[in-house]
Amino acid sequence: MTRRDPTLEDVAREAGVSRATVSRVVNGVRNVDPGIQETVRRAIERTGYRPNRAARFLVTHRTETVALVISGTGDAFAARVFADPFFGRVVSGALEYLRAHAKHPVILVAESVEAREQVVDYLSKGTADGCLVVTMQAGDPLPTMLTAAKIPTVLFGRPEPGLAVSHVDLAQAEGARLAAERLVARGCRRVATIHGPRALPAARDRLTGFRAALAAAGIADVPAAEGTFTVESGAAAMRQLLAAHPGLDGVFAANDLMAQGACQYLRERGRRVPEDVAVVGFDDSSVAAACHPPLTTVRQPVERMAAEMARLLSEHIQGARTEPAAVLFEPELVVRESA
Amino acid sequence: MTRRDPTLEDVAREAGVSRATVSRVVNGVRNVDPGIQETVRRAIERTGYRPNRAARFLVTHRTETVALVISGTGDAFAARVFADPFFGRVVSGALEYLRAHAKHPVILVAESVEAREQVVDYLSKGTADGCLVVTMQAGDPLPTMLTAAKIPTVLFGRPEPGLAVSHVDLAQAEGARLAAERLVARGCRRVATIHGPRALPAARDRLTGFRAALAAAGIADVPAAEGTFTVESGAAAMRQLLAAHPGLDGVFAANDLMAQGACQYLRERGRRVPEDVAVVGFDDSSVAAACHPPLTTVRQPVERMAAEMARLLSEHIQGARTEPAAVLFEPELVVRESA
DNA sequence: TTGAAAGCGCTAACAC
DNA sequence: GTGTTAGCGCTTTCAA
Repeated sequence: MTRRDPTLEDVAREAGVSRATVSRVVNGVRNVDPGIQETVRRAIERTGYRPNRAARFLVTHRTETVALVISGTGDAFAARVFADPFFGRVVSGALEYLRAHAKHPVILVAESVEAREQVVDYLSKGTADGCLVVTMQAGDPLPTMLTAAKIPTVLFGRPEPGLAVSHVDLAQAEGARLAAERLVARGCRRVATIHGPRALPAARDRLTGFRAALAAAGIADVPAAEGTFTVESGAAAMRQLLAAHPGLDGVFAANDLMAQGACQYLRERGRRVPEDVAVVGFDDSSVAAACHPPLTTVRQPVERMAAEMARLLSEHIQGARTEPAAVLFEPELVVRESA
Repeated sequence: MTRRDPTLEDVAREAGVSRATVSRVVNGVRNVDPGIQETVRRAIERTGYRPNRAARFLVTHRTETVALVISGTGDAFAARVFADPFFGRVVSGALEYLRAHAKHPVILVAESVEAREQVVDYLSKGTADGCLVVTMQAGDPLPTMLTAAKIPTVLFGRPEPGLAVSHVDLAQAEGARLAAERLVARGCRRVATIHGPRALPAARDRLTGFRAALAAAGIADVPAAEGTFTVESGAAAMRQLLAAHPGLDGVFAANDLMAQGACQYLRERGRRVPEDVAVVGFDDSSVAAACHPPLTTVRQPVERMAAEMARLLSEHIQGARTEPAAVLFEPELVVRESA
């Protein structure tokens, strides 16, 4: 019943040539007579031959596959990832680049400690040539594990201090400055911020960058509340902030989802956005435009960043680059209605 | 510099036994002296050996990997997928089952026609033992391509007529009936619905099921508008509906995202939910509870359904099941505030 | 330009 | 209970 899949051998027999010749045609090596090339191509067609990836890997040590690893832990991590449009942009950007460069993209989710081990194990031997990783967890050990296993890796966001690995990042402080200046320009003077988990470098940078920019504008005291990058946590942080500082007239949230939560809560409490309280988000993810009111936000060119990760990884895989590289992107203020 | 990875041979030499013995230990085959077993285990430890997946596949034709394919097309498909919590639940459910059964889960995105080809190609030869597919596109050719390529496949949702492939599904009409009855019980008499793309079986079933249930309650005329399962499309459909039927007092949206959009639009137009217009969603995805007001919705046990898909697939892979199977799940009404 | 043959790392008969 | 050996399907010298 399960007729064996056709192999190179079968195609060779069918075409009346040797395995080696068929292999050359399949891999587009020159030095093959155009006539024979045609014959072989037809034989491939007729037999429905497809190269066996495993057999090929065994000799080339190449899979032409790149893994995109999404790492983090906590309750319903997978579910949370799929509720954050940010990841969609990362995936889009990486996918587009990889497809255009004939690499197979696969997405791996490392949602627990064991899952992380499994992912490393999986990647260690013949599954992908390298991986792109984006982690949502502070102090995530995955990048270290990956480099220890000598798996070519590129990170979204800078690594923990002490770990040398290629990555792309956004000029976070610069983005926070853009937000601060917008708020100040609008006339806000009683400004607060909803920041992400302090252990995350990006979150920390946005917080300190925001405060620094405000200090430069003469606003020294900036209340802050921590969220977890979800809509609910944004609303909760807004509640805290508003309770402690009812006179607030401006808020900077470290991502759009939290900004959305903040807007929701503000409106519930009868505050108009932006008339009473101006709100600036971060990312310019798909929710930003769909939000009520549409969010003024700091745009992060996520798709381009993801594509750059893939490009960097390709260089590492090809051996064209041996030293870790860091590529920094510039943020941009997108003005809509919330501030 | 790149010292060759240790192989079975290396471990064997280190342990002073044959390759076969090491292989037995690695694969947990009985008939190995406990003492030797220990020796080998230590040798593995010392050498840092990890089985080469490709080499193993070449002889066993097993990868212990299962692919979860998310298929669909259209603008920014990847981005849309990652904005719909529904997929997060599918992924969660599948991941949990697969991890528990020592299968490696990988996610593949088939976001375009070529991507679909690539995915089939990728799966055809030595990447995964089978795949779970969830498609958001009417008439998606992927399931047919997959079965034609003899790749063990299980679908989320019933296949196109004429295609025999294992799948899990929800009793859609039953779910729609639950929604209809809730609306009627609340006293709604001028009821409309926002349905999904008609070409999708699930969307069709919800629409006809809803109308049938309403007809049974004496409501024969049910205006309908089509959406695409996104928040924006839900708002747009609501606008149409409200323009044509200002007296509406109840709406059933075929998923929570569209229900959310509908609520947003209704509130913009000054309609209170549920006092003026009651709204029922579908899925009970994470947005349902976070919505304003929290959504009354028809719960689909997505995680359990995804786990069942994985179980079914395992049976197919093991050869324990040769005929396609269909497993039907029952929906459940979750009452919150919107209706 | 083409073919023969070695070998990638592993499992599974089969023999001992 | 353990070792020997024959491939799995492919690429890649090396000769011709």
